[in-house]
Amino acid sequence: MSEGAVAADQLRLFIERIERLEEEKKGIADDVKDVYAEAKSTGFDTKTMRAIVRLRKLEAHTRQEMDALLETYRTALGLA
Amino acid sequence: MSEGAVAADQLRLFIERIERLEEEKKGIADDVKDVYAEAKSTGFDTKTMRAIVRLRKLEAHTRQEMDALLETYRTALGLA
Amino acid sequence: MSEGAVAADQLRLFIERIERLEEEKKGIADDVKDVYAEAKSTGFDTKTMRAIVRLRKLEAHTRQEMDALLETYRTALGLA
Amino acid sequence: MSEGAVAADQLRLFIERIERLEEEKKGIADDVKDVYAEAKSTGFDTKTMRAIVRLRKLEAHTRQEMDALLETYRTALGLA
DNA sequence: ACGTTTGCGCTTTAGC
DNA sequence: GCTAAAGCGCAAACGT
Repeated sequence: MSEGAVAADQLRLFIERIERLEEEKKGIADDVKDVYAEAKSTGFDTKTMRAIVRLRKLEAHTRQEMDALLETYRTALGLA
Repeated sequence: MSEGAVAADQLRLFIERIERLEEEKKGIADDVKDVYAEAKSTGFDTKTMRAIVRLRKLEAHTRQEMDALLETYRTALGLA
Repeated sequence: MSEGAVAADQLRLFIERIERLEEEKKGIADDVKDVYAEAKSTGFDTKTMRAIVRLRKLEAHTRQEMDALLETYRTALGLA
Repeated sequence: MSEGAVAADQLRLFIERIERLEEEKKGIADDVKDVYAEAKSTGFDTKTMRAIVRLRKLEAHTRQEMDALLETYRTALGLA
């Protein structure tokens, strides 16, 4: 088998792995949709729920930044 | 326990399910990144790879859309 | 006139240009709506029409993407 | 010419009108992009600009609702 | 490392 | 009122 063919096979495998992962990702996204739908049918307002999720993600992000900042301080001060 | 508290518990559970799924989704997205990185380190051009993935996805969508249109025609023409 | 005031004026002009364009865009969108309505009143099925428009757009994109991929290949292979 | 052919021609004309309008719409959207780009190169922060445009649109909407409310009052009170 | 550009996800809106 | 599609904003990825 030529080197080009080997490379082509490798490429194909990489592409297939990516496409497989993208499908999984879409599956998860659909699951999220389903949960929102279930919550809605239970009487919850999805718009509000999405706002909550967004806010909590933001807070988590803020928390991470605070931790990173503290870590920077520790390093700068030689506190391990 | 009051009804309000029950609703709050339900809401919390829904939110937690969603956040768990979102994390999984992010994990998959990171895996995709890793595959691209691995392919790049093997000598492949990621820009080309992304173009291939994009084209294949587009082709799949076009195919699906054609099928959907044919189905619409069938319905519109009363052909089953 | 202060520099701040000048900047404020510039900003206002940019904002107004954008808002004017956004209005035009909305006008066009309304025109599209009108055409669909006219077609519907002539007896055409708008669902089918929208499917056709969507498919044609998708095909155009696929075509463009194929060209772009070929160009990427050329560049990657140093074929000018 | 058969009736079917006439209908097909009409349909084609409708589709073409729609596609023409969609192109115009895209052109306007590109113009908006250009204005933001120009503003950015002048030193303005586009994210802030977009926030301003969004806010003004919201305010315009609120204003319209207020006017509508006043009109409702006028009518209800027989004040022409 | 920064700035630009493109892709992706979310929000909102329109149609049924 | 609900579902689906289009438009918008953001963020990651590429090139400089």
